[in-house]
Amino acid sequence: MKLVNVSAMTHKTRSAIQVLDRAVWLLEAMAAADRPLSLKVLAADSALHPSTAYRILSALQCHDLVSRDEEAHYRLGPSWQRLGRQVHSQVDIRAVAKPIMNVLRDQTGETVNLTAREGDQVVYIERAIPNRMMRVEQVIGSRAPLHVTAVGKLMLAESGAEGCRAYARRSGLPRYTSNTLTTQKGLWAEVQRCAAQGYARDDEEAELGVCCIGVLIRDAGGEAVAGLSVSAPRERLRAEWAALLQEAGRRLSQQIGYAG
Amino acid sequence: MKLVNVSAMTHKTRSAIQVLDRAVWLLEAMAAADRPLSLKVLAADSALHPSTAYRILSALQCHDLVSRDEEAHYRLGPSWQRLGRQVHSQVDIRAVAKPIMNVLRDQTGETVNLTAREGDQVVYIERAIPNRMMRVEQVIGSRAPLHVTAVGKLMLAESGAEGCRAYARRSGLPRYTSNTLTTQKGLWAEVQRCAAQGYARDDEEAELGVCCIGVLIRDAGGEAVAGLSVSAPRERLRAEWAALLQEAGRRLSQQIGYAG
DNA sequence: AGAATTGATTTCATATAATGAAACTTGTTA
DNA sequence: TAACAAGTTTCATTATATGAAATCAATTCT
Repeated sequence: MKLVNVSAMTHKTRSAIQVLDRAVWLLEAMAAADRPLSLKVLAADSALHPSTAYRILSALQCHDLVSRDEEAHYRLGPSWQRLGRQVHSQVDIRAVAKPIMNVLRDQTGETVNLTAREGDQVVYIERAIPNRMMRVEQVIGSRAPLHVTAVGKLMLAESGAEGCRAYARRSGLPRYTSNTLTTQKGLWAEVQRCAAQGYARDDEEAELGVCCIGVLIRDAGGEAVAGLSVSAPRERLRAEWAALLQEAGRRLSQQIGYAG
Repeated sequence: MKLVNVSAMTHKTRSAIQVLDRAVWLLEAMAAADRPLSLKVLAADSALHPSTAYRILSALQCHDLVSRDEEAHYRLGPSWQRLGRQVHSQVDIRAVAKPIMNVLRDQTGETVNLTAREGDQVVYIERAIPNRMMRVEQVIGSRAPLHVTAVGKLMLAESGAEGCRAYARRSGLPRYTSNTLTTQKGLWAEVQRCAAQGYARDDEEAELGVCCIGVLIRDAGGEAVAGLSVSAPRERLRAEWAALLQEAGRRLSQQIGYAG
């Protein structure tokens, strides 16, 4: 048995189990194409012997991971639907977000936070901290009211005018700094503005000297499941970061299944 | 090396490639559970040696088919999202529908059709025909106007009052039998009624003596991509079949990714 | 604190199970 | 009708996945 030239497939991920690698190559090849592919093409694309490709594809077919139409063209099978739906509720946003957050931290040099809404608060569930003397730092697990955080304001936009009004009534919109929005009307106006522009800023609304830019993360159902934000001392915050954040947020949303 | 007792795993699908089977068992085990599972549990559930399970899971992890949280608990990975989205546009409704249609034909003893909208017509794309002397039969590829078929009426409901009105204007609602709906207003009323009850009937509206019950098939995006229907001579059509059809339609929609 | 238990990982000799070549089928082209 | 092309099956060969056992890490118990 001759080993396939390794240099020819350096771009493909390799693990400890050959067949699995090869099976994945075939699956990836099918996913990359937007139409069913013949055995020949599939084998060539994956640098596999047709015989081998055939055996693997047949095995995958047994498990509905691939299906074949009458002309023996292969496509991804229904199992991907079935299992994919399971994943949805299971993906660990924190794990997926971590690398993206690290990049963002290195680009900005500031603290990056991942938050989730919990009742009338946002909870800090993950963070990436820069190596600097002065930095903004939140403890994982700590909370903050919705109306004084960038992500919180975007979350309020999600619950609509009615939800926002209800929140204002329940919480009483307590003042944290001179910049805190404390009127139901003013809050809703700001919240709508944030939602429209796709990101929110918190200008010393929670703590004097601390600013923040945040975006929402959406799951496959379009639901806002988390928020991603950069926090920095006022003088260091750059408006340009909004674009970086929006891009990062988009990527993260996609990775957890958001289509739009 | 001792082979695992075969009788103990007869319920699991087996193919020509052992590792692939085992990998799928592990994936299924993870999908079946609604929370991340430990290696031990996963190995036990799949009747695999922990060592083997570990190696396979590690390999799958390389390809993002599984991910592990910090406590070494395994869950399905982000690749399922990514590839699952690809599938969506690729599933071959005809192939998935065929077995369901066969069951339906056997339950009713009548012809079952799968149709798709194409412009202002429905096209017959697949069928299951009973073995009887007299039966309703459509040629695959043949067409019929929307307003004289059960599925067509449901499709019209999808395009809304405006779309329905536009269709009426374009087509002129030609009369096929004395039962054909030929007024824009009457059609829209019927169409709404059908949509509301979840299925439609065609009572000799296309051809005297021929009746039909139809439902819609939806894809992952909730879009109506096809119709499923039973056609029979008037005296043989049973109203109870509506429930059968609705159930079958639901199953088919789910299989091609519809969540609701 | 130290021992003992449990589970996750790594190592390694072994033989199973995946492999590629070649033969065989089937359907299409010249 | 023959030559061809693509898919499928067979089969001898050995590379490859395997399970036992050893190691490592983290808890729990005494």
